[in-house]
Amino acid sequence: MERDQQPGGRPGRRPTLADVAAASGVSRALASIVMRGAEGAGEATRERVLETARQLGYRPDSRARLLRSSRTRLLGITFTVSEPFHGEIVESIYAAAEAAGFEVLLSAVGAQRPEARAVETLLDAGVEAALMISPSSGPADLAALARQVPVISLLSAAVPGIDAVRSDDAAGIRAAVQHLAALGHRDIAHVDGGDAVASAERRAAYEESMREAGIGECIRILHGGAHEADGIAAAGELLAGRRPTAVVAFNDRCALGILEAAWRTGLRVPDDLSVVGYDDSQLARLDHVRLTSVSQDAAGLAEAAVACAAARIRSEEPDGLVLQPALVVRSTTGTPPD
Amino acid sequence: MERDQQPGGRPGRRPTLADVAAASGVSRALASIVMRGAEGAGEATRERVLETARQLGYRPDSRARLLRSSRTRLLGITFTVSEPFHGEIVESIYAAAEAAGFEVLLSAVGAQRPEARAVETLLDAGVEAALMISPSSGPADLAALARQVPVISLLSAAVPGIDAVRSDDAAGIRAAVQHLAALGHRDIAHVDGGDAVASAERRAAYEESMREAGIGECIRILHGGAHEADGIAAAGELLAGRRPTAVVAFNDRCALGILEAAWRTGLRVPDDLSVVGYDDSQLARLDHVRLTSVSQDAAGLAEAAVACAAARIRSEEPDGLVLQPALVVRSTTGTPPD
DNA sequence: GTGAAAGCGCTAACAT
DNA sequence: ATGTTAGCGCTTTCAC
Repeated sequence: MERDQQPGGRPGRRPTLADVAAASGVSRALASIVMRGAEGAGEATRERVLETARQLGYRPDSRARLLRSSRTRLLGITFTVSEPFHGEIVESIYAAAEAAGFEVLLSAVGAQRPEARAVETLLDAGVEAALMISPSSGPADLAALARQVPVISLLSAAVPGIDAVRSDDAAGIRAAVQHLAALGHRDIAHVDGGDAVASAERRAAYEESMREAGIGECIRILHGGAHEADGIAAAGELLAGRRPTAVVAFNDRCALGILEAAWRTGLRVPDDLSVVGYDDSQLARLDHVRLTSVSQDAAGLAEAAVACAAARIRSEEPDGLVLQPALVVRSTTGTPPD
Repeated sequence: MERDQQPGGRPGRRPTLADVAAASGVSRALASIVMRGAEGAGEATRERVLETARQLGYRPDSRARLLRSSRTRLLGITFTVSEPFHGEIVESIYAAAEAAGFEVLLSAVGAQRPEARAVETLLDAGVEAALMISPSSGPADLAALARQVPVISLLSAAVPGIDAVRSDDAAGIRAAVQHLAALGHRDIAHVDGGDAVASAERRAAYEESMREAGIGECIRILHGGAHEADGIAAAGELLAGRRPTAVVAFNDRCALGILEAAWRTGLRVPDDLSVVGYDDSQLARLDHVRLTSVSQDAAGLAEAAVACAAARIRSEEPDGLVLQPALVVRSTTGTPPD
């Protein structure tokens, strides 16, 4: 299979569109039409060109394509490389973008690499929109950015002028409480997120859904936080004295802390205590954890974000920016003791 | 700060090098020289051009630059988005690449997106080398790829014709055993990785370092695996009957399974049992785990990989492809009981 | 249906 | 030290 040197081709170089055109006896323009599947080429020609392209091992040069075409069909993503959930969304964005006819350009944010830099890279590469997962830039910076290109933020609260795709936190908490109530729980406590951003909203949703379930008098909120240690600390107070039969935690890491504390205390989960997390992270799915958790639906968020970007690029108004989370029931919830 | 319309500039468009050149009264070529810091421009001119560029908000268009220059100074990375350790390496690669004067292009591999596709994207974008983190492609595919561009694999065993940057597994295991032996442990068991790739090498290293430490008669190997469940299963056997005082696990997830089992059994770690993991993953660093683990030194691997790529691009032979891992001592190891 | 010509924004020889 | 001249590989009118 020696084909490093096609007839007329220059040695050692990647074949170009011109090579394909020459080899199949058409003009570059026509070859271009065929390669990108545009209309304006006869069936016979199309087949012939495609066949030579294949034989030559031709692949379009994305740099040249991007440079020339006004529509780059390129979607830029900023994400934090150390956030597992960002990874899930990124993966789903690839699928959604492909379906919508877009290419994806990734730009990681990290300790070494501020978000501003990550975004600049995307802009310089000619993306038509920037999807920013949990953007850390301030509203002013985002607004400035949004003047250059449509910006869609994921997982963050709305900022004026920026489309925000996120999931309905209140609905997620409600689903958790309703699930527990349906199992027969009445003593359902909430370990909140402390100072974390979404904490207040989730706390309010907990109170409201407890009342909706007719067990408003059982409301019990403990100060928690976003990490395992917070869950462990809260569990100390929670498991001493009158113990609830179920806990809704601020997030999975907090829930994991509660689980750890419960296990060490000798409590059986879910027989003695049911625990629900939030995020449906990798942690929740670990074989030995199998935590019931509220899933933010990475695929749904990704699709909505891509659809939103596509709409903005077409200068249309997007919609469907708020996704409904779903409760994923695993092994940490069951009927209450007795 | 209205500067959407600079004099002579076209409305709503990003300023180009031509705009900068015109506005500062020099030729495009000279402006180009200044912008990329090449030599051949007077100090005064340089300042003036730079100043107008700043005023205009000019940023070079990377597509055009990439297209034109033979040296794209672009490094392509394939990584798996769901692997936390890959993320760490990616972050370090950014830093290393910048120091070496390279840009980084990320291409994610996932369930939706096979590695072959991820690599093609990189090639089409004109990368000068491909760094593949834990490549999943077969030797034949890798070899074919390596004929087009230098390929450096990270974290994987060497393949003929491909440079492999990895860490010295045997040394890592040895460090773990020596650490435990130094603490006074003699009964050090090993829960291996089952069928996992690196399992055999680590198992052999365990045996050898046990003998080196003069406790060859205490060698005890249990069948494990790469996941929590494997650790839990192995722990069942391990903790019944004559219990070792310490365990070296195949990796962090396996170690976590052992920890869980120990906690549930009521054992105190490290008072009753010391546990060492491998990978120094996020899991190991969780507040409530604080697992002593062998760190693969993401930064070192990243630097070595970038240096290797740079060498290959210059048609030189790389070296320093095998990194020494380091033991990170946390809270799961201590002196043996009694 | 097909081809000729004109660039996209930039860099790199080659003049001056 | 500065400017001129060609393109990189591709897409996109616009003729035929």
